[in-house]
Amino acid sequence: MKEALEAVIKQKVREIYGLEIESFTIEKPKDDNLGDLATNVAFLLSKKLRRDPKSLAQQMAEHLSNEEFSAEALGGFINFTFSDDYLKREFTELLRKGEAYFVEDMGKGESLQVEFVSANPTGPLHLGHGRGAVVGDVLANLLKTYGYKVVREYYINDAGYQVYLLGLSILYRYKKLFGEEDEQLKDVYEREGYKGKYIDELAKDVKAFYGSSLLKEDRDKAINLLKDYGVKRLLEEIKSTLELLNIRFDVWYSEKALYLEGKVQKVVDLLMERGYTYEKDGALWFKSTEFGDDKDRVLIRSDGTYTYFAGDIAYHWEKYQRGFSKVINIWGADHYGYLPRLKGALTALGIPENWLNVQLVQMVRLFSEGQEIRMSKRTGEFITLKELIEDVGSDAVRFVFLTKRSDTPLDFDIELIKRKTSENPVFYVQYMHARIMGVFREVHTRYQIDIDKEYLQTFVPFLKESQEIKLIKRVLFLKDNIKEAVLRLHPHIITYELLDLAKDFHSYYNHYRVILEDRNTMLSRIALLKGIELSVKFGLKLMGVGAPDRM
RNA sequence: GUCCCCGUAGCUCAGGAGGAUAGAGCGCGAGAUUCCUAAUCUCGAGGUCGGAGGUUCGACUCCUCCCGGGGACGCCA
Repeated sequence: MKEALEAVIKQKVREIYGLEIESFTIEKPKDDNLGDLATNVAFLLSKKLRRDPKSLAQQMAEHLSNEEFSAEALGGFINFTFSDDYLKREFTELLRKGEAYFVEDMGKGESLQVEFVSANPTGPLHLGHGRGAVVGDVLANLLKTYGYKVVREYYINDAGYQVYLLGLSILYRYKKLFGEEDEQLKDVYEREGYKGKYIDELAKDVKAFYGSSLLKEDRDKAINLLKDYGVKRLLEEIKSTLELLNIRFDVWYSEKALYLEGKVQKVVDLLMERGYTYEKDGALWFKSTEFGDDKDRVLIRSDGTYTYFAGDIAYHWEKYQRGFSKVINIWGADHYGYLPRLKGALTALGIPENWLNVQLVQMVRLFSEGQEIRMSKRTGEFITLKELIEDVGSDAVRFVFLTKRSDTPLDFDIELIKRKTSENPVFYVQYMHARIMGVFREVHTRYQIDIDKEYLQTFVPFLKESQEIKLIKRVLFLKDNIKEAVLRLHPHIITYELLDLAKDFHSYYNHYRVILEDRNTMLSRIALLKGIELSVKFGLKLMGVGAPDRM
């Protein structure tokens, strides 16, 4: 809706004032009564032309009205109101095209990667991972639907100290099962080891499989073996949890493989050749301060091993080689401080500044009956993502994770989300769909009318109540709003739109009956419901949330 | 200590490239069901947009300082 208007305004400015204007806004007026859209173009012109904005708005408004909308100047604003005929024509078009009405080829086949979750395979996923998973998945859905080629990728940190600690922790607990206290491992285990219940379970499985044979094994060998075993098992666990949310990845990329293929060494060499490294204290450093970081960062430790950072540079260099025109990383907000050094390294490698787009996802706090449930990684006491999904269901988890901007903290109240009332936003939206489907079923049993889009189109002109026109607008504007969600990478915009639509729908539903004696009115209302229904279904599909036929 | 983010109704938050009387949900108060799902709806009370300056025709939005909350500052990942 906005795009067409924008073009008309530009054209008129050109015709009347002989000026090119770019940066004016078109947005919803504060008050619905003022119109459907408004522009501030007159204010901007008044600066350029040194004329009073009011009279400019007045003058432009006279030239702007056409059969699709009327333009009216108020103060310096120009307000546009779409004609009912135009809205009904568009709505008919929506019924004709179905979901395709909302879709546009914004990406033109541009190739993108969304890398998300990428949690270390050293424990089960927790709530924060879940939020990143949902946000990443929906962004990928959105981009894919709007014409981008999208690869969903999970980077597996299966190399380095963290997974070494995993192997060590399993070994330590395994020995405990035989009543053996390994004094040499104890210290590290106490300080840095993983202590969740799942470690004990893994240790038990190891015992069942290997018996006591690992007790005599060389420590390093055993740790290595258990590390690989643990990583494999935990990745399975992670995959199955993501599966519960209906999230699947195209690529699972192994950090370890980067090392085995010599890619880390290669990229470090590259940085060295370009003069961005130096040696100090026996370690090799990257000059990240040259790129705005607070301090330089180690690539190769004094013991000769690579840092996580070195591997990550290699990974992103690899992504770049694969030809993605842009890469979107979904990160926990605690990684924020890591960004400057990575961006710095990519710049050093000659990768364009905006190639890497990082979306930060803030933490999730869990509540029950208004009481916060504290989570502690240290003691291993926390509610896992899997437990939460099993408790409240995938739809609820996904929806709630999308109710706020992802870069602000989110409170998740388990009890509230299980409640079947309007307090619960998931049900509020899903109930709209169920109600509409209920009407369709009823119409079918009473009159044997099939809800056929082609047939219904002809009844759109009979819609006349102001609430009906309002609903039509909501549905038509959904397209602009989803496009904005794509452009800004803000999936929560869709959530808010669906909630607003649900509010208007439930209100309408309570005031007007659909099934009536007057056939034309009835069929026009069914047409309206059909348009709403396919919009809701489309919105929920993008969110990965189900649209139930009955509740 | 340095850097970053946040501060909008009792609570949880939308909004923001400056624009017209600041929005929603929950909670609170009062009401609605002979009728397509009351898992709903209607009405009401509730705000110096953390504070003080500044820029501007115009500031919740931009700038500076202050106050309050959170986070990041490893040869961890």
